[in-house]
This record gives sequence, C-alpha cells and structure tokens, in this order.
Amino acid sequence: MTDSIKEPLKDKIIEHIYNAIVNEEFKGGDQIKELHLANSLNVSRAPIREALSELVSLGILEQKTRKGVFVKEITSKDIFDTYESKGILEGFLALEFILRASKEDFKKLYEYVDEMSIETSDRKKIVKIGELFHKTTLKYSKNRTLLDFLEKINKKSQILFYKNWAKLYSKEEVKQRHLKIIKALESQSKTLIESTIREHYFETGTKIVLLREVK
Amino acid sequence: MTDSIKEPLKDKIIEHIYNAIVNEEFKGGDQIKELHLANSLNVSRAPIREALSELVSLGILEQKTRKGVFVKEITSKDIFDTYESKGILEGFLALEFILRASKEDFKKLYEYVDEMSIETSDRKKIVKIGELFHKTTLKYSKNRTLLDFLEKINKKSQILFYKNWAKLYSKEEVKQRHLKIIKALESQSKTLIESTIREHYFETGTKIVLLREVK
DNA sequence: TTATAAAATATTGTCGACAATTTAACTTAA
DNA sequence: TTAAGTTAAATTGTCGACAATATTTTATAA
Repeated sequence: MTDSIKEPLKDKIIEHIYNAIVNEEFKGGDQIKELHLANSLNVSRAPIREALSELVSLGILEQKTRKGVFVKEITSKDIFDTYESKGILEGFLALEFILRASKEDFKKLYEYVDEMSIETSDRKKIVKIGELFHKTTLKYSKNRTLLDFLEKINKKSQILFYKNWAKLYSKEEVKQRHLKIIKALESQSKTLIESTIREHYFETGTKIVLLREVK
Repeated sequence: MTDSIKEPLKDKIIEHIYNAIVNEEFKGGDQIKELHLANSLNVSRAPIREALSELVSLGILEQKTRKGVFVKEITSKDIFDTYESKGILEGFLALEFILRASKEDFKKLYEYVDEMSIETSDRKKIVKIGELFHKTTLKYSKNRTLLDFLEKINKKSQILFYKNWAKLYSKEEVKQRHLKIIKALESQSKTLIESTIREHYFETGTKIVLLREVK
C-alpha cells in the first residue's frame, strides 16, 4: 500500500478492502481476519478494526460478535431492493428540481443525454455521465438525511454491482431511458416524476437480477 | 456502569452515551473525549472508540479527523428533514400492507387507535402504541435496505427529539391522525396512502420546529 | 472407523503505552 | 495591553501484548 502523510490509515485500508472486493479477492461469505490484513498491510489491528466497522455500517461487511467480520452475501433480493430504494429516494429528491431548475439546468441534462449516445463513448464514460445526469437532477435537493443515505447506497452498489453495469443497455436505450426522465421533469407533474424515476431504477434492478439468475 | 458478562463493552458504552445525551449531560457541540469517558467508565479507550464510531455512523455524533468526536448540533432543518424522511420511507413501505393485510391486521390497527384515546393512557404509553401502529403497517414490507434505514432514523429521532413528543397533540388529535392513515390504507389507493403518511409526518416535523422556534 | 472429549491453535476483545497532532498556556516583542 | 511566536499539555492515532472466546486438531473410546 502506498503511504502518503496526513490521510488516516483507516481510509487507505477501506480503499484496499474496496478493491479486494471488486477484484473478488474477497468473496461473499469470506471472513476478513484482522491480523492477516494487518500483517499484509504492515499496520496494527487498530486501524484495520476501524476500517472494518465503517464498512459494516455501510452494509458491505457483516459483523458477528466474537466470530468476526464477513463479506456480505449478495442475494438477488438485495440487488432488487437497492435499486428500488434508489428509485424511491431519487424520485422524491428530484421534486425540488422542478421548483428551482433553470433553463440551463435542462440544457445540461439534454447535453448529458447526447453524450451518452455518441459513438466514441465507452461504457465507463457512459456510467460517468449517468452519474452526472442524476446528480444534476438532485442539485436543488436539501434533505441531508435522504441525500446521505442515497450516497451510501450509491457507494455500496458501485462496489458490489459494478461488474453488472457492463452490457445492460445499448447506447440508444440509455439515451431513451434518460430522455424519459427529462420529459417527466418538464411535465412538472410530481406524480409523473416520481413514478418515472422509480420505474427507471426498478427496470435496472429487475434486469440485473434476471442476468444473474441466467448465469 | 453495571457489568454483566457476555455483552461487549461497546454496547454498554453506547447505551451510556445515549442516556447522557438524552439527559443533556452531553449537549450539541460538546466534544466527547475518549480518555475522560474511559476513565469515568473504568475501561480502556478501545471499546470507547468503537462505541463512538458506531454513533457517528448513526449520525448522532460527528467526527472531525484528529480533532475529536462531537455531539451533533441539531438544527430545525435536521428535525424537519428527519420527519420528512420518515414520511417518504414509511409511505412507500406501507404499500405492501394493502397487498397482504388481513382483516385481523386492520382490526389491530383500529384497536391501537382506540387505546390511544382512552382516558388512562399516559403520554409514554401513547408513544408506545404509536410505534406498534406504525410497525403494523410495515409488517409486510420486505425491502431490507429501506427498513434498516428507517430503523436508524427512528433510533436517532427517539434519542434526539424525545423531549418534544410530550404535548404535540391531544389524545383526540392523535386518534384522528391515525384514523386517517387507516382510511387511506382501506382505500387501497397507493397515491392516497403515500401522501397521507407523508403528510402525517410532515405535520409533526413542522410542529416540532415551530415549537422550537417559539422557545 | 466413527464419535466424543481434550488439547492446541487461531481469532476477536480489551488493555496500557507511545507517536503525531492539536489545543492551551506562557513568553516575549511591539 | 495586544499579537505573535514558543513551549507545555491534552487529545487522537497507532502499536504490540494479553485475555476471552471460538475453531481446529489431536487423542481416546466405543
């Protein structure tokens, strides 16, 4: 692990565990043993424990008292629930957008949608633009409680479901899906906005689950 | 602190801090110093740190790197947001109820409402019954992500806003407010259910904030 | 051989100490 | 007296060791 000054060890350890999970060095059900990690990273158990408990609170790991910390098994239900939750939260939070959005905000949304579908965009870039799109729809939201929670969910799903994002939708589909959200926002109808955004994520959750079941 | 075997120290410490906050021995903005707590509870800093970081993740305390852990200042906005969030979550989660609820479930809801308004019930009991009421409306909800989050919010608001619950509503008002929710559930209309439950909490949040501003 | 009990090992929980950093107290200069 | 700089104290971050518990291995008996 590279060490720079100032940043607490805990945070670097968290990063390390993230990567280990993404790279499937740690798999669902695996126990993460403090001393092993400590030795392999050349640190003591103290910052390891801090990192672990933070990841437990994020819902990525699971603590069993006096047994240890384990990588959570991800069920299809978990995935579905996660996307459903994103839909509920973003659907509501985006309502602030219609109260405050400027012409420029909408213009930006259309720009993002265009970028999603241009030939040269690779998957990774499209994901990135998607994030910007959704962040824009939330830019006027002020409910810290819900925003923080949404952030946690996003972090978690980024880590756990990253692999699935690969070929869920074609470029054209991505474009259409997001255009639909813009149309809903333009309609100014609260119920339409909420249901559209919910549907947006519901569809993705369902798709990922299906993909998994097949495999 | 009373010590019994088996339970990790961390949990007892958390309990202790809860109480200290409720009893206003710790006030918003106060720094909680590890060594002080450790000494006064006759334990080492290790379990103290674990307890603190858990309360940080609950959102009750706030960590500033290398500065310390502080009791969060609660603003009116926080209170409002918390109740708004409860409304959003419960409003959605309760939708499962109408798909699966039996006659007995509804009967139970009516019973709770009755208990709320009988002469002998004191404030504390009414709060307790209120919890049972809401728990019942969620009994068929299965989205772990949202349920866990709601639980966190409830825990937090119990600790932080407990004092406010005293005289927000008269017994009759409490009854009417919950009857309204039952009626919404009976209507089977999803939009009505969600908006009613949202309104239910929105009203409470607004009231608490008003009460605060006056004082 | 298999099942059970005992011993040995591994792992988490807790502790006290030191290091790094921040905060408070003190000094000195204007 | 006040402001800035310096020193001392307090506080968090990290460490290695021991205690308590859980797991694995070994030994024993049927």
